[in-house]
Amino acid sequence: MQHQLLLDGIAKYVSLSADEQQEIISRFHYKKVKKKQFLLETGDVSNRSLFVISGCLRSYAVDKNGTEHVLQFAPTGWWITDMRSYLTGEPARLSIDAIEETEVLYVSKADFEELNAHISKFEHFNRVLAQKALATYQHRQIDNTILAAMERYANFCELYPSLIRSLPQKQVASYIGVTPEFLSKMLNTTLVK
Amino acid sequence: MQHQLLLDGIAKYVSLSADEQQEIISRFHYKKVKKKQFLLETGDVSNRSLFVISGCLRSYAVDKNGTEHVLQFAPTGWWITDMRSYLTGEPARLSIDAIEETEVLYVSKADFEELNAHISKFEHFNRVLAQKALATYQHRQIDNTILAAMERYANFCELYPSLIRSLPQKQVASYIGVTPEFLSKMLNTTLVK
DNA sequence: GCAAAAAGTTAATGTAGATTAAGAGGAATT
DNA sequence: AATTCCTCTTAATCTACATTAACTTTTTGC
Repeated sequence: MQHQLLLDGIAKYVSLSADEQQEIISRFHYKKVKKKQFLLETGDVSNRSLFVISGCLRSYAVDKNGTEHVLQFAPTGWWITDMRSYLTGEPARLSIDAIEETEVLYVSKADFEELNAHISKFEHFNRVLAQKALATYQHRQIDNTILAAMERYANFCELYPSLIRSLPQKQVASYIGVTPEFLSKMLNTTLVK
Repeated sequence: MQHQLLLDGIAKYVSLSADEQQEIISRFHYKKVKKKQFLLETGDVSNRSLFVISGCLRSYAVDKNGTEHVLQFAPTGWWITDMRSYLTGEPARLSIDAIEETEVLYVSKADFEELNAHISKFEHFNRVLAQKALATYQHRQIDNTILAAMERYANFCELYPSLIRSLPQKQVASYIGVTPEFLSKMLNTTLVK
């Protein structure tokens, strides 16, 4: 079932009745996108929150030179959105596209708010999820100011062992905040062959 | 009243009954700390979430050279904690201390969870607050990889006009991620006198 | 199965910001 | 009122990483 992974994810934090599960499922919509296809483009309003059921998405911003900088990867079981745009209705600064063929479930903001209002366990889940994500960003911020590029790379490998294998190196470079040239040099200079 | 500012902050998002207000207040404790006094030290478990009612706190981490890196300032009306340690019970990576004499309200994690379980409006408030904070960290992450130091400084001035006046310049330098020497040079070279 | 595009490599050169050091003005503690 | 500490400044030197460019290898689309 398309919605099973979503329900499983929620079930790790709260136990929903069959009715509640049904109500939640009814608000989520399925979409399949091909590699490189966009789910959000800079300047548009992010009116969806996305949950990945297969494949992998990324969010990124573009600097004044046109270089892309990856904020987040979202493999199976992850959530992704431009949170500011989603909350405020401002145009998004991030773009979200597919790294490979990907299946997602999405909720509109209106439906998401209604679910939170109707099902307190769902709101509890989202509160905890947002706090966990917040903790992650707090520590990533610290890591980025304190650690050198090689240590950030090591962190990435530890945190996303599956992605290291499947992702082009230049995407990893973009996430950890260095150029692909520098990452290549770093890996081929540092490691013993 | 000591708790008024807290209730006002919550009231911007949800309207609580007098009973609910009372229940919330009963779980928050008052504490006054002097300049440089700690509210959390690296290695301890962050078992409190802090709300500032006067003065200003900061959270920071220390690198291998002993240099402090500020993650967040919390002036009047702001929340601050080491979210990961608070959620998981792991030892904190952040320290929190007072930049000036400061009054805070704090809740233990157990009380915070009980309040969320009893008062659904409180949990709604916290869900929204966590999502807003998340949006802020997402964009700060992007800013830090895309913008040069001068632009990050300009952002800071816009975002915290009150702090710019009251904070020692080296604290601002630490927040935007440069050395005090470099910030000084940058400001005195760039500006027309 | 082939052409074209994308990804990875190597190396020379460039630069934003760090480090070190030393001095000057301010503010806090006695 | 003096002492101590903290903050800010200036300047020389240093370094992690960026940029540019040219080349090779791998992947993708038709």
